Amino acid sequence: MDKNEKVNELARRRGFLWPAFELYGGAAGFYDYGPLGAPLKRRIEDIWRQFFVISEGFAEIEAPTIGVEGIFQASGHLSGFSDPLTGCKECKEIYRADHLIKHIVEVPDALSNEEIYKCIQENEIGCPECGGELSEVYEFNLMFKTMIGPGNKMAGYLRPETAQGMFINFPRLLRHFRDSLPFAAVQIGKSFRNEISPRQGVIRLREFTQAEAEIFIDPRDKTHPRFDEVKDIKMKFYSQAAQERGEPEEMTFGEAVGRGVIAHQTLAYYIARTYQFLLAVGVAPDKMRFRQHKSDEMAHYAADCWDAEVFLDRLGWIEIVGVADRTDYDLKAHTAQSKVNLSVFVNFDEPIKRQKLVVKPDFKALGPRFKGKAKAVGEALKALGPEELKGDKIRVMVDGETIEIESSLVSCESVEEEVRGEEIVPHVIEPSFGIDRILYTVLDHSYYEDAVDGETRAVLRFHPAVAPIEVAVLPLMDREELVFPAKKIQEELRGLGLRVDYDTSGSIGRRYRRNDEIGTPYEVTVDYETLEQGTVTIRDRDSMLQIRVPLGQVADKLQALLCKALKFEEAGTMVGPAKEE
RNA sequence: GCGGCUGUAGUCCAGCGGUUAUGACAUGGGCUUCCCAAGCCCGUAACCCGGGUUCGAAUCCCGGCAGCCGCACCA
Repeated sequence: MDKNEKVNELARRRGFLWPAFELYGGAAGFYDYGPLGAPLKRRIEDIWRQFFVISEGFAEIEAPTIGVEGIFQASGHLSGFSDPLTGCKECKEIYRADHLIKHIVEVPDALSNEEIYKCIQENEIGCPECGGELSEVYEFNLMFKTMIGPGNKMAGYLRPETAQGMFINFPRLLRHFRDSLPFAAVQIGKSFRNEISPRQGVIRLREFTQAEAEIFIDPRDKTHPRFDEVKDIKMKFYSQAAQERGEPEEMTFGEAVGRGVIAHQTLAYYIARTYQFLLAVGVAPDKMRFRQHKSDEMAHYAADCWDAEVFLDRLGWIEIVGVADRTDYDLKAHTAQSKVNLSVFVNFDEPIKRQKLVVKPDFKALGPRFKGKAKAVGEALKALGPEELKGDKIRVMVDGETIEIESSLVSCESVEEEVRGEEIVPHVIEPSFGIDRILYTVLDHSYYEDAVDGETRAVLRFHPAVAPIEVAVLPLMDREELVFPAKKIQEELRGLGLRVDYDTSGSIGRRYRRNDEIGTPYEVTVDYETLEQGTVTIRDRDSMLQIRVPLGQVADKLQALLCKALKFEEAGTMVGPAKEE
């Protein structure tokens, strides 16, 4: 069994990840988070909130998971996400139908599936592999489609990313942030993609959780006020150039921006924050790198894009986070689709005075002469520059027709106006996290095996901040005199909000192993000395060392240990290794 | 979607046409002043689903579903 299998098996057996719908035969690409997986996920999300909501002052929102058609027309998911496919009836090979007629039709995208199929038949196009007959053209859309309300009037789609929820709320978010840049909104939630063949467990799901931030900034200033805080952090950068050499390059974020490896400070800052977040949840630093998208894999609108990649045994380097400068692409796309202006009015430092030519067509004369066209003629006149307005006759083009107008019918004057600012479409910096992949990475990178007395011990070395169980309270034996004080400790710890497990089954050693396997950082054991001396032992998962602590101090010491305010060896009196007793 | 391999308790596996379906680990109960998966006793627990062949199917055949590996896909 390789490590990947061991981790998957442990995750299933211990209640982290379960294949969904097992009772009914299952469905690929869906997973349940079990009793330990759900809290692990929740705690990872909470740390993300700490980084990207609380620390940055971003706004968390929650938009519907179903979206209406317009959103995905604007985002490009409706056309870009949906491919016409055809298959060879002989060899069963699948092809993009539109690609097969590229040399015949200039814009195959404009054709319906029926038209593409007709074109294939008329031109007697066969299978490129074996020459066999091709099947009818069918649509495969990666978005799940549904109907909103009765009848088939309104189509709905399960969102393929959470990002659009932030973009389409731009006007209200802007108002919430009192009409000024920069600001940002985030969402943690489910997204859906009807993958053709999802595999590799939780790495490619049909329903998955994303945490995305959309940071709206002024495109003219991409520096970041907190960049100093991260500029000295070192990181492995796998830039476009480094990829050509085949070797990532280690440098500080300051250097990376200075040398133009990363496009600008703001992007670099959020890459650095991403790095800190991944470390905080337990991704191993030596199995992590940031890889820049190559120019051909970058979306055409993106100015720069970096993926956080982690190394997983058997799967290799896997993308878990993308940090992109999406420029003004999304807001402009939604403006075009919705006809709503999505820009910010930004004041100049100083109001600017400038001369402006005001053209006033004489509509009293133009109206009767041009009737219905009068408005269009007037608009055309207003758009003219000073040069074109000179002379006795003024020429304008309206609907492809040249029209001559006497200059007496147009008055124009130069006015001084004061301009206080300008309309700006913000650029968007987007860190986008795949929570399920991160959770799997945390499992994989936390998994260790030691040998104890020739036996293999499996341990999940979770950071205390993500551990689904923080403390296990264990009476040495299942006897009333030990059970009673143990239950009191459990109650006290739960009262403080700690995630506590209580277990009396089997031998003490077995319970330690069980807790090692689910990553419980500390165990409190009540033994006969507790009754005589009023102390209990606390065991450290990673070192398997134990200390004795007076009953009254257990809660305080545990809390300090869990937030790493106290070193284990200094938290109590060391107990000799159990073997020597 | 295509091709190859696979599917038996929670886990790993035996059984390869007729068995009360083997075993280990895990798990529940009991005994044992038991600190790193100790021991003893007793229990719970499975043939992926649906068809077919056969007197009889976990076993053979077909289809579905799921997993793994390749191919394709991965906005």
